[in-house]
Amino acid sequence: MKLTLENLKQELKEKNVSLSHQRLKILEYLVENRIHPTVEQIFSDLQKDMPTLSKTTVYNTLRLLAKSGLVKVITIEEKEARFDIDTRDHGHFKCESCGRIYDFPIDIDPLIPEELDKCQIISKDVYFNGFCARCLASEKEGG
Amino acid sequence: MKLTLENLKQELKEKNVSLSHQRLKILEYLVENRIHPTVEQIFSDLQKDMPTLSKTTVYNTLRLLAKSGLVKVITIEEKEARFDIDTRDHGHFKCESCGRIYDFPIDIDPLIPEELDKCQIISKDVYFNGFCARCLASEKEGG
DNA sequence: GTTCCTGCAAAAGCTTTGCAGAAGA
DNA sequence: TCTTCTGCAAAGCTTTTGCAGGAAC
Repeated sequence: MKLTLENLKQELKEKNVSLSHQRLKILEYLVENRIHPTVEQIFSDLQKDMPTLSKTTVYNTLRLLAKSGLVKVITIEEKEARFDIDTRDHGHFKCESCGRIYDFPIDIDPLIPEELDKCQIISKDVYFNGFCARCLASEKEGG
Repeated sequence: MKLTLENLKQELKEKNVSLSHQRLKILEYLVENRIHPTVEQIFSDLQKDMPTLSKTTVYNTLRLLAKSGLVKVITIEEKEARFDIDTRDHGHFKCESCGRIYDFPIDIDPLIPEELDKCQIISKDVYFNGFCARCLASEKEGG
Protein backbone atom coordinates (compact mmCIF):
# COMPACT_ATOMS: atom_id res chain seq x y z
CA MET A 1 0.00 0.00 0.00
CA LYS A 2 1.39 3.34 -1.04
CA LEU A 3 1.66 6.15 1.47
CA THR A 4 -0.73 8.56 -0.16
CA LEU A 5 -2.96 10.99 1.63
CA GLU A 6 -5.98 9.15 0.24
CA ASN A 7 -4.88 5.81 1.62
CA LEU A 8 -4.12 7.29 5.00
CA LYS A 9 -7.48 9.04 5.14
CA GLN A 10 -9.15 5.76 4.28
CA GLU A 11 -7.22 4.00 7.04
CA LEU A 12 -8.31 6.57 9.58
CA LYS A 13 -11.90 6.27 8.44
CA GLU A 14 -11.76 2.54 9.07
CA LYS A 15 -10.45 3.20 12.54
CA ASN A 16 -13.18 5.75 13.23
CA VAL A 17 -10.75 8.59 13.68
CA SER A 18 -12.28 11.82 12.47
CA LEU A 19 -10.21 14.34 10.57
CA SER A 20 -10.69 17.97 11.48
CA HIS A 21 -9.20 20.70 9.34
CA GLN A 22 -6.15 20.91 11.62
CA ARG A 23 -5.61 17.16 11.71
CA LEU A 24 -5.86 16.91 7.96
CA LYS A 25 -3.29 19.65 7.49
CA ILE A 26 -0.88 17.93 9.87
CA LEU A 27 -1.35 14.61 8.09
CA GLU A 28 -0.81 16.32 4.74
CA TYR A 29 2.33 17.95 6.05
CA LEU A 30 3.75 14.60 7.13
CA VAL A 31 3.01 13.04 3.75
CA GLU A 32 4.53 15.89 1.80
CA ASN A 33 7.52 16.58 4.04
CA ARG A 34 9.34 13.35 4.63
CA ILE A 35 11.96 15.00 6.79
CA HIS A 36 11.02 13.38 10.12
CA PRO A 37 10.00 16.75 11.48
CA THR A 38 9.87 17.82 15.10
CA VAL A 39 6.73 19.26 16.66
CA GLU A 40 8.30 22.68 16.36
CA GLN A 41 8.91 22.26 12.62
CA ILE A 42 5.39 21.08 11.94
CA PHE A 43 3.93 23.83 14.08
CA SER A 44 5.93 26.73 12.67
CA ASP A 45 5.49 25.65 9.06
CA LEU A 46 1.75 25.12 9.33
CA GLN A 47 1.24 28.27 11.36
CA LYS A 48 2.08 30.32 8.29
CA ASP A 49 -1.20 29.26 6.69
CA MET A 50 -3.13 28.69 9.90
CA PRO A 51 -2.37 31.56 12.26
CA THR A 52 -4.63 30.23 14.99
CA LEU A 53 -3.04 26.78 15.11
CA SER A 54 -1.75 25.84 18.52
CA LYS A 55 1.12 23.61 19.46
CA THR A 56 -1.20 21.67 21.72
CA THR A 57 -3.20 20.60 18.69
CA VAL A 58 -0.03 19.46 16.97
CA TYR A 59 0.89 17.41 20.02
CA ASN A 60 -2.63 16.02 20.36
CA THR A 61 -2.82 15.06 16.71
CA LEU A 62 0.57 13.40 16.62
CA ARG A 63 -0.30 11.40 19.70
CA LEU A 64 -3.56 10.36 18.08
CA LEU A 65 -1.87 9.35 14.84
CA ALA A 66 0.80 7.43 16.71
CA LYS A 67 -1.83 5.63 18.79
CA SER A 68 -3.69 4.77 15.60
CA GLY A 69 -0.51 3.36 14.13
CA LEU A 70 -0.25 5.84 11.27
CA VAL A 71 2.79 7.62 12.55
CA LYS A 72 5.98 6.39 14.16
CA VAL A 73 7.80 8.27 16.89
CA ILE A 74 11.53 8.47 16.23
CA THR A 75 13.75 8.84 19.30
CA ILE A 76 17.04 9.13 17.48
CA GLU A 77 17.99 12.16 19.50
CA GLU A 78 17.62 12.86 23.16
CA LYS A 79 16.00 16.26 23.25
CA GLU A 80 13.09 16.15 20.82
CA ALA A 81 10.84 13.52 19.32
CA ARG A 82 10.57 13.26 15.57
CA PHE A 83 7.76 11.82 13.51
CA ASP A 84 7.66 9.53 10.50
CA ILE A 85 4.59 8.85 8.40
CA ASP A 86 6.31 5.76 6.99
CA THR A 87 5.73 3.06 9.58
CA ARG A 88 7.25 0.26 7.55
CA ASP A 89 10.54 -1.17 8.83
CA HIS A 90 13.54 0.88 7.73
CA GLY A 91 16.59 2.46 9.27
CA HIS A 92 17.33 6.08 10.16
CA PHE A 93 20.63 7.85 9.83
CA LYS A 94 21.06 11.19 11.55
CA CYS A 95 23.81 13.55 10.48
CA GLU A 96 25.32 15.31 13.48
CA SER A 97 26.44 18.15 11.30
CA CYS A 98 23.35 19.21 9.35
CA GLY A 99 20.75 17.49 11.50
CA ARG A 100 19.10 15.75 8.55
CA ILE A 101 17.63 12.31 9.10
CA TYR A 102 17.92 9.95 6.15
CA ASP A 103 15.96 6.76 5.57
CA PHE A 104 17.74 3.63 4.48
CA PRO A 105 16.48 0.12 3.75
CA ILE A 106 17.45 -2.63 6.14
CA ASP A 107 15.89 -5.99 6.90
CA ILE A 108 17.09 -7.19 10.27
CA ASP A 109 14.54 -9.96 10.72
CA PRO A 110 16.96 -12.70 9.62
CA LEU A 111 19.42 -11.48 12.24
CA ILE A 112 17.11 -11.62 15.23
CA PRO A 113 18.72 -14.08 17.65
CA GLU A 114 16.97 -17.17 18.97
CA GLU A 115 16.92 -15.84 22.49
CA LEU A 116 14.18 -13.43 21.43
CA ASP A 117 12.00 -16.19 19.99
CA LYS A 118 9.83 -16.30 23.09
CA CYS A 119 9.36 -12.54 23.13
CA GLN A 120 6.68 -10.64 21.28
CA ILE A 121 8.38 -7.96 19.24
CA ILE A 122 6.10 -5.03 18.46
CA SER A 123 8.45 -2.51 16.93
CA LYS A 124 11.98 -2.48 15.62
CA ASP A 125 14.15 0.59 15.25
CA VAL A 126 17.58 0.98 13.72
CA TYR A 127 19.27 4.30 14.39
CA PHE A 128 22.65 5.37 13.06
CA ASN A 129 24.47 8.60 13.88
CA GLY A 130 27.39 10.16 12.06
CA PHE A 131 28.14 12.51 9.21
CA CYS A 132 26.35 12.35 5.91
CA ALA A 133 28.02 12.25 2.49
CA ARG A 134 26.90 15.77 1.72
CA CYS A 135 28.49 17.27 4.83
CA LEU A 136 31.68 15.25 4.42
CA ALA A 137 32.00 16.49 0.84
CA SER A 138 31.42 20.16 1.64
CA GLU A 139 33.87 19.91 4.53
CA LYS A 140 36.57 18.60 2.21
CA GLU A 141 35.77 21.25 -0.33
CA GLY A 142 35.32 24.22 1.99
CA GLY A 143 38.40 23.49 4.11
CA MET B 1 38.88 -6.09 26.66
CA LYS B 2 36.62 -7.10 29.52
CA LEU B 3 34.33 -4.54 31.12
CA THR B 4 35.86 -4.58 34.57
CA LEU B 5 36.10 -1.64 36.91
CA GLU B 6 39.89 -1.86 36.71
CA ASN B 7 39.95 -1.64 32.93
CA LEU B 8 37.54 1.27 32.94
CA LYS B 9 39.56 3.12 35.56
CA GLN B 10 42.66 2.58 33.46
CA GLU B 11 40.88 3.90 30.39
CA LEU B 12 39.85 7.04 32.22
CA LYS B 13 43.37 7.52 33.50
CA GLU B 14 44.66 7.44 29.95
CA LYS B 15 42.10 10.07 29.02
CA ASN B 16 43.07 12.26 31.96
CA VAL B 17 39.66 12.06 33.55
CA SER B 18 39.97 12.14 37.31
CA LEU B 19 37.77 9.94 39.46
CA SER B 20 36.34 11.49 42.58
CA HIS B 21 34.61 9.38 45.18
CA GLN B 22 31.20 10.12 43.65
CA ARG B 23 32.32 9.40 40.11
CA LEU B 24 33.90 6.13 41.16
CA LYS B 25 30.71 5.02 42.88
CA ILE B 26 28.63 5.84 39.82
CA LEU B 27 31.04 3.95 37.59
CA GLU B 28 30.97 1.00 39.97
CA TYR B 29 27.19 1.07 39.96
CA LEU B 30 27.07 0.90 36.18
CA VAL B 31 29.50 -2.02 36.10
CA GLU B 32 27.64 -3.98 38.76
CA ASN B 33 24.08 -3.15 37.67
CA ARG B 34 23.75 -3.91 34.01
CA ILE B 35 20.12 -2.85 33.93
CA HIS B 36 20.51 0.25 31.74
CA PRO B 37 19.46 2.43 34.66
CA THR B 38 17.91 5.87 34.53
CA VAL B 39 19.42 8.82 36.36
CA GLU B 40 16.72 8.40 38.98
CA GLN B 41 17.64 4.74 39.58
CA ILE B 42 21.33 5.47 39.91
CA PHE B 43 20.67 8.41 42.18
CA SER B 44 18.21 6.76 44.53
CA ASP B 45 20.22 3.56 44.84
CA LEU B 46 23.50 5.32 45.53
CA GLN B 47 21.92 7.82 47.87
CA LYS B 48 21.36 5.03 50.37
CA ASP B 49 25.10 4.88 51.00
CA MET B 50 25.91 8.50 50.13
CA PRO B 51 23.23 10.68 51.71
CA THR B 52 24.78 13.89 50.41
CA LEU B 53 24.91 12.78 46.79
CA SER B 54 23.09 15.11 44.45
CA LYS B 55 21.33 14.37 41.22
CA THR B 56 23.37 17.10 39.54
CA THR B 57 26.51 15.10 40.21
CA VAL B 58 24.92 12.02 38.67
CA TYR B 59 23.99 14.03 35.59
CA ASN B 60 27.44 15.64 35.40
CA THR B 61 29.23 12.33 35.76
CA LEU B 62 27.13 10.53 33.18
CA ARG B 63 27.69 13.33 30.73
CA LEU B 64 31.41 13.15 31.39
CA LEU B 65 31.50 9.39 30.95
CA ALA B 66 29.46 9.60 27.76
CA LYS B 67 31.74 12.30 26.38
CA SER B 68 34.73 10.13 27.24
CA GLY B 69 33.15 7.24 25.38
CA LEU B 70 32.83 4.97 28.41
CA VAL B 71 29.07 5.07 28.58
CA LYS B 72 26.38 4.93 25.92
CA VAL B 73 23.15 6.88 26.14
CA ILE B 74 20.15 4.72 25.29
CA THR B 75 17.11 6.55 23.91
CA ILE B 76 14.84 3.55 23.65
CA GLU B 77 12.07 5.42 25.39
CA GLU B 78 10.85 8.94 24.98
CA LYS B 79 10.74 10.24 28.52
CA GLU B 80 14.03 9.33 30.15
CA ALA B 81 17.56 8.56 29.03
CA ARG B 82 19.13 5.28 30.08
CA PHE B 83 22.80 4.44 30.38
CA ASP B 84 24.86 1.45 29.31
CA ILE B 85 28.43 0.79 30.39
CA ASP B 86 28.76 -1.67 27.52
CA THR B 87 29.55 0.46 24.49
CA ARG B 88 30.15 -2.45 22.13
CA ASP B 89 27.57 -2.96 19.38
CA HIS B 90 24.53 -4.89 20.56
CA GLY B 91 20.77 -4.60 20.48
CA HIS B 92 18.32 -3.54 23.17
CA PHE B 93 14.88 -4.98 23.76
CA LYS B 94 12.51 -3.10 26.04
CA CYS B 95 9.54 -4.86 27.57
CA GLU B 96 6.53 -2.56 27.68
CA SER B 97 5.07 -4.54 30.55
CA CYS B 98 7.87 -4.77 33.12
CA GLY B 99 10.09 -2.03 31.74
CA ARG B 100 13.20 -4.19 31.69
CA ILE B 101 15.73 -3.63 28.95
CA TYR B 102 17.47 -6.74 27.68
CA ASP B 103 20.69 -6.92 25.67
CA PHE B 104 20.89 -9.16 22.66
CA PRO B 105 23.69 -9.82 20.20
CA ILE B 106 23.26 -8.55 16.67
CA ASP B 107 25.76 -7.73 13.96
CA ILE B 108 24.17 -5.45 11.43
CA ASP B 109 27.35 -4.38 9.68
CA PRO B 110 26.85 -6.83 6.80
CA LEU B 111 23.39 -5.36 6.23
CA ILE B 112 24.42 -1.73 5.91
CA PRO B 113 23.34 -0.69 2.43
CA GLU B 114 25.70 0.74 -0.16
CA GLU B 115 24.00 4.10 -0.09
CA LEU B 116 25.64 4.73 3.29
CA ASP B 117 29.13 3.95 2.02
CA LYS B 118 29.98 7.61 1.64
CA CYS B 119 28.73 8.47 5.14
CA GLN B 120 30.78 8.27 8.28
CA ILE B 121 28.87 6.15 10.77
CA ILE B 122 29.79 6.91 14.37
CA SER B 123 27.23 4.93 16.31
CA LYS B 124 24.68 2.25 15.59
CA ASP B 125 21.66 1.48 17.72
CA VAL B 126 19.11 -1.29 17.42
CA TYR B 127 16.04 -0.90 19.61
CA PHE B 128 13.18 -3.37 19.86
CA ASN B 129 10.01 -2.90 21.87
CA GLY B 130 7.46 -5.53 22.87
CA PHE B 131 6.77 -8.02 25.63
CA CYS B 132 9.44 -10.21 27.13
CA ALA B 133 9.20 -13.98 27.59
CA ARG B 134 8.87 -13.62 31.33
CA CYS B 135 5.87 -11.30 31.13
CA LEU B 136 4.19 -13.36 28.42
CA ALA B 137 4.57 -16.48 30.57
CA SER B 138 3.23 -14.95 33.76
CA GLU B 139 0.34 -13.47 31.82
CA LYS B 140 -0.63 -16.87 30.49
CA GLU B 141 -0.25 -18.42 33.92
CA GLY B 142 -1.88 -15.68 35.98
CA GLY B 143 -4.85 -15.18 33.65
C1' DG C 1 -28.36 19.93 21.61
C1' DT C 2 -24.78 17.00 22.24
C1' DT C 3 -20.36 15.57 21.31
C1' DC C 4 -15.87 16.24 20.08
C1' DC C 5 -11.98 19.49 19.02
C1' DT C 6 -9.16 23.52 19.61
C1' DG C 7 -6.06 26.43 21.91
C1' DC C 8 -4.68 29.20 25.90
C1' DA C 9 -2.53 28.85 30.25
C1' DA C 10 -0.55 26.30 33.64
C1' DA C 11 1.68 22.27 35.27
C1' DA C 12 4.78 18.39 35.04
C1' DG C 13 9.04 16.05 34.29
C1' DC C 14 13.77 15.57 32.68
C1' DT C 15 18.03 17.96 32.10
C1' DT C 16 21.21 21.90 32.29
C1' DT C 17 23.25 26.00 34.30
C1' DG C 18 24.95 29.45 37.89
C1' DC C 19 27.28 29.74 41.72
C1' DA C 20 29.11 29.38 46.48
C1' DG C 21 31.37 26.37 49.32
C1' DA C 22 34.20 22.10 49.85
C1' DA C 23 37.65 18.95 48.56
C1' DG C 24 41.96 17.74 46.75
C1' DA C 25 46.73 18.40 44.73
C1' DT D 1 47.10 28.39 46.86
C1' DC D 2 44.92 27.05 42.88
C1' DT D 3 42.17 24.16 40.49
C1' DT D 4 38.49 21.10 40.17
C1' DC D 5 34.26 19.00 41.97
C1' DT D 6 29.95 18.91 44.50
C1' DG D 7 25.34 20.07 45.36
C1' DC D 8 21.65 23.43 46.04
C1' DA D 9 18.56 26.37 43.67
C1' DA D 10 16.88 28.14 39.66
C1' DA D 11 16.17 28.06 34.88
C1' DG D 12 15.29 25.81 30.34
C1' DC D 13 12.83 22.70 27.29
C1' DT D 14 9.76 19.45 25.71
C1' DT D 15 5.46 17.46 26.56
C1' DT D 16 1.03 16.89 29.06
C1' DT D 17 -3.14 18.42 31.35
C1' DG D 18 -7.27 21.40 32.71
C1' DC D 19 -10.67 23.79 30.98
C1' DA D 20 -13.59 27.26 28.59
C1' DG D 21 -15.07 28.44 24.19
C1' DG D 22 -16.08 26.90 19.50
C1' DA D 23 -17.02 23.87 15.65
C1' DA D 24 -19.43 20.16 13.62
C1' DC D 25 -23.19 16.99 12.94
